[in-house]
Amino acid sequence: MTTDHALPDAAAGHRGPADHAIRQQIIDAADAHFGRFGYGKTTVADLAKAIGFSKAYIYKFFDSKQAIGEAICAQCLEKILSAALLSAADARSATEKFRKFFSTITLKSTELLFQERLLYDLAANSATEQWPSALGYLARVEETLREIILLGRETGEFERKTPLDETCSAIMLAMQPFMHPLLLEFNLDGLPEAQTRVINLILRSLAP
Amino acid sequence: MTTDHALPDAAAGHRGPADHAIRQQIIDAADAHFGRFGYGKTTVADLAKAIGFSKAYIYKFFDSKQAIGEAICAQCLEKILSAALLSAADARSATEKFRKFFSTITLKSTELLFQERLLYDLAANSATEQWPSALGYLARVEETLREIILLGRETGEFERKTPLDETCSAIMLAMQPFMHPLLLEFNLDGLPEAQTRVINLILRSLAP
DNA sequence: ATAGTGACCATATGCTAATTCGGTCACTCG
DNA sequence: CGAGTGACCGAATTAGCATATGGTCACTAT
Repeated sequence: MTTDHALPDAAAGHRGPADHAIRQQIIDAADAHFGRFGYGKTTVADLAKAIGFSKAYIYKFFDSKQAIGEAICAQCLEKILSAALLSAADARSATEKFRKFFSTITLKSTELLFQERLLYDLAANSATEQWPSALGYLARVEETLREIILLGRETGEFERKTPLDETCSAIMLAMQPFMHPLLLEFNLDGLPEAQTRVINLILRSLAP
Repeated sequence: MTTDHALPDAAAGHRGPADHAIRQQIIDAADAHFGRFGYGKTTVADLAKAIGFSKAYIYKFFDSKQAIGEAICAQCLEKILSAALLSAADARSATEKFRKFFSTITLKSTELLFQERLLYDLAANSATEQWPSALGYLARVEETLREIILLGRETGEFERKTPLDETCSAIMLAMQPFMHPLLLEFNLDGLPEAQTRVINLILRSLAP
């Protein structure tokens, strides 16, 4: 039951048939290996052996090892994002959606940090190196944020004077300490109170 | 005994007479060498040679090479902070003080980044490794922020309901993208508009 | 007692050679 | 023609070692 709504350039770095024959096997093997041994310590020969084919065959499906890393990273980020979307979905007000959306992002990110440290490192690397997977993720977060704010403006919860783009980009920046993997790790102590405080500050700013 | 709360001591890592001509010579030499060759590429033997004494003598004044690095770092951060304090001083309203204080911090930080890249790297390292020099700097920034907010509350510019500590720590976090050296470098594009947007957001939040 | 140091040690750093690894291509096989 | 691969190449990584470096201490000279 994969949601195939608006996959934004998730296929960057892909080659050959987009359909899921061998490609999914590669991704599964990469997920397992990157999670157990780390991105740097697994070779594409390892992945090839895991799926029972030769190394060269991997490159019929992916441009590079980094492309595989991006796919895994995108998968992790997708899990975080979909959990956040789900959490925000069953909130009544825009305010509550806002709170749940961002606190779920942070919650799931810290879960990844503690439970899948090596995958977290991959995501952190993706963020600092501005890989497409991370950029796409941030773009989708901002898009969701925009929808929540628009909703809040319609329902009268939020003020309407400030240009929407300005509000969105400012919030994205202010929330960076809890979204950017490197900063999140840095700000672990004090969670979740610290995040609640920033969210409160932002919501006060959004008040009409 | 020392202070009961763990405020980082500016003289941490110092040895021997606190006020000594040789200490200042060491700091001057370190400032020059770290700025020209970088912290990693200058040896304490280099500093010793620069001031005309033996390497061992350096250790009569500093615990370690890192302690010297912290002193230089503290000096850089002090320059930034004092410029920001000066800029905020001749502002009439708390709102204006807030704007000038933080935009000067960012301005001076980026100046350091472009003009003294090697010293900036030292400061960045200090921040990520949470050296006392960086912690003390952040503590002083937050202290100044608290004073500005208190002023604004007295003059009626800012709201008074939210607990002061909560407001301060939330603002410190929200401004991290423009204060933390690693994030600042990451967010260089879009400055200064991006910062203005976040400052606007925060000021809207502070409105009564 | 104070100012200052050479000799010394353990660890970190730089360097070179050997190996591994990412990536490609001509090629086979069915 | 398409699925699949062994052999190959240059760049990157590792291993091992020589050297440099951070840091200490007993010591001298004043």
